[in-house]
Amino acid sequence: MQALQPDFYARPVLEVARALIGCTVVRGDVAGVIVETEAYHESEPACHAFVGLTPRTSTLFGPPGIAYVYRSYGIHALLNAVCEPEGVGAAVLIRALEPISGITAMRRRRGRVAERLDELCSGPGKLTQALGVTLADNGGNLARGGVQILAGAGVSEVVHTGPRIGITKAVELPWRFCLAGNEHVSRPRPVPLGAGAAR
DNA sequence: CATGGGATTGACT
DNA sequence: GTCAATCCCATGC
Repeated sequence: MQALQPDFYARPVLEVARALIGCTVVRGDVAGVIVETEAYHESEPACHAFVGLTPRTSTLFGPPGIAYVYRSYGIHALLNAVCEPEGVGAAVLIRALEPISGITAMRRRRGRVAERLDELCSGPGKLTQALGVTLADNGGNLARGGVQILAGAGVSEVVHTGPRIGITKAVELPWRFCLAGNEHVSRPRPVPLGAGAAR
């Protein structure tokens, strides 16, 4: 498989968030297929870039195809792919992976030797821990750096959209994308349209 | 320089 | 269901 080049990311962030479903994140000998993403754009207040260019957001405003990694809640590192042309602050948050290789190493890094496979990377903080992604990866090139994203084979399955998770602003935007029915997405699972009508 | 708030997770009631 | 852990950094004095 081929690493995605900067031009892949240099387009509307919502397009990229959808297109990244089914692609593969690789770091060293561990890898997983992306099954859940969220889009963030400088035009809406949930995005870190909303406040403008600061030391923290400089990566977001930089060229596309770069990793934006930041610390969340003082504990977790969260992995994003910077999108849109340089000068526009936008990124796709990688929220969940389906592990495909290096699963033993993932469990070892997670400190949970017997953790269920569908719990191993089912959250943005969990997958960075499993892959060994740290703040040192911030600013790395996703086409040739330590963390890379490879092109997917093309996703034929349904991708659900829904509201983003864990934010307090712009909660109404349906900018979360999940591979339908996949067991490795984070909670809460998106509700398929038309389901749960009866009560 | 002091403060406050998270794009979360896991443990516990 | 509730809640603490923990640190970067934006903001305000």
